Amino acid sequence: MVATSCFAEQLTRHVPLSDAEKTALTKLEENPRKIKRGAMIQRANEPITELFVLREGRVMSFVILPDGSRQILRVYFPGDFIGSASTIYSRAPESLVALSDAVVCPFDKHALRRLLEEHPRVAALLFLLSNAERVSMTDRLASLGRTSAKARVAAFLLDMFHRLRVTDDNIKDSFELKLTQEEIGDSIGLTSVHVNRMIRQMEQEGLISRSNGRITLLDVERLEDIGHYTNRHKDMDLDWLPAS
Amino acid sequence: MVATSCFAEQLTRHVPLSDAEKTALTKLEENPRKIKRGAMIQRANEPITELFVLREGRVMSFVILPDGSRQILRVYFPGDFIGSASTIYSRAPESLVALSDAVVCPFDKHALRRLLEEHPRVAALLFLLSNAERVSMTDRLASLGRTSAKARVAAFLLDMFHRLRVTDDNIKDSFELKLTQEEIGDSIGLTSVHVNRMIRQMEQEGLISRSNGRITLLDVERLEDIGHYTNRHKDMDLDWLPAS
DNA sequence: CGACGAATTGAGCGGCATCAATACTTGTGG
DNA sequence: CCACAAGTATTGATGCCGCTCAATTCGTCG
Repeated sequence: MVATSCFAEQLTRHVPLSDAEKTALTKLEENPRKIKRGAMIQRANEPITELFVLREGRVMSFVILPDGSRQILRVYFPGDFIGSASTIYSRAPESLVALSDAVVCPFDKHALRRLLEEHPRVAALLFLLSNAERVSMTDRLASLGRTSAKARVAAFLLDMFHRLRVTDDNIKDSFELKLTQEEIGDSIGLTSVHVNRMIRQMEQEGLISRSNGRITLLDVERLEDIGHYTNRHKDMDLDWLPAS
Repeated sequence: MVATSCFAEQLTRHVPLSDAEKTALTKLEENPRKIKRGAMIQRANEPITELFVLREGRVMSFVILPDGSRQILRVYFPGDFIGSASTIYSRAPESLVALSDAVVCPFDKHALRRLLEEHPRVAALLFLLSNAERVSMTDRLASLGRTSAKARVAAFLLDMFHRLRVTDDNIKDSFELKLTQEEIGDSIGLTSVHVNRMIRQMEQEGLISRSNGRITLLDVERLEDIGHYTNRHKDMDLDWLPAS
């Protein structure tokens, strides 16, 4: 097999794709670009016409508020479709920075247009995945709006854990977070100091353990309880989609 | 003109539609259903296969956490497309309740499938609008995660204001919120008590004024500053979409 | 007029922020 | 391979924003 499309691979986890569709998706990834850890891929408020497929590494999207504080909006993993905001806005609503060395595949939004025109079923699928991301956002909204610091940390860890598991079957109960405590805090609306206290507390309570950057979830059930977490990946149902 | 489609009308604000497309969209609204204020349209965790177009009134989506607290996820206005989560999940991730007497047009997700198959351009458009809603969610995420109570109230009022203005040209500087202070609080992660204090304070500072349920924004510019609000409606750009 | 939900106001408290100091880790150049 | 620098983690002390509890007042609808 030649250069598989990372993105097609992601999509086929949900719905089988035709060869033509796979080929079209692979075309989006014709221009891989290596990105150094910490490098900015897109800067908020600057004009944009590009979208990305993330092939390797991790990327985050965030905004900086006028007082200098940062809200991390989402952490992206390989196979994710990044920067879909540029489909509607002429200026980037959010910044994109690589959390680790990464490989992204940029493509012009006109390439997306062609894809949508020629492969309506892919268009429908993108619509659905966009909805899934929206639901994921609402979960975080409820977490930030209505739960305690400890609950947010628990929910955040579980979210990362389950999202990583979707593409990586090796993960059993531990994973590399690759985020500083400050970054965790900026994701869930806390200071790094308080994130530290919460993590430390959860460690003492035997909920998690750490070594190097690796986090092990020792009691997923109790964590889900503390974080009011619901795993949405389970009851996805895309069978009603147009057949290929 | 016969029964215009509320939804088609909303879409044409962004991109011109062909007659065939309009007709197809109108079909989604063939079964209007009247809903009483406070009535539940969809209950979280129950099986769903229906989506809705909101034709009249206001509807909110929300979740209830195990401790009984509520997070309101979004307030919907006429012309909005509701319940798109049911395109991916077999069980509703969120509840839907009418905030006022309302008219919704339910349709089966298989009707949506047919629409997506037969009108790929509409599929693309739905994808884009879903992205817009996602961006709107990220704005609220930053608001909840990183701003003060006062800032959240300001941002919330501005958001309602600008969204209402999209469809109602009569609105100049005042509007009917039709939400209790408790509901505002549940939207932005505050208690009704504190929402009251903030509103009251903003009133004293001459930022807003109230009479009955009507809110008047006296100093939009300063409100935008306080709320760190950015009006996204301005720089939408959908011109690159497939031509009809 | 009575009743119930919503708004308003006060008192007191607690969770998380802020500020600050110290340890640890990692990468870099000599 | 060591030494330093810079970033990250950890811990303590203190303070404030927004929550909780509670008591009126206001508004609206039957």
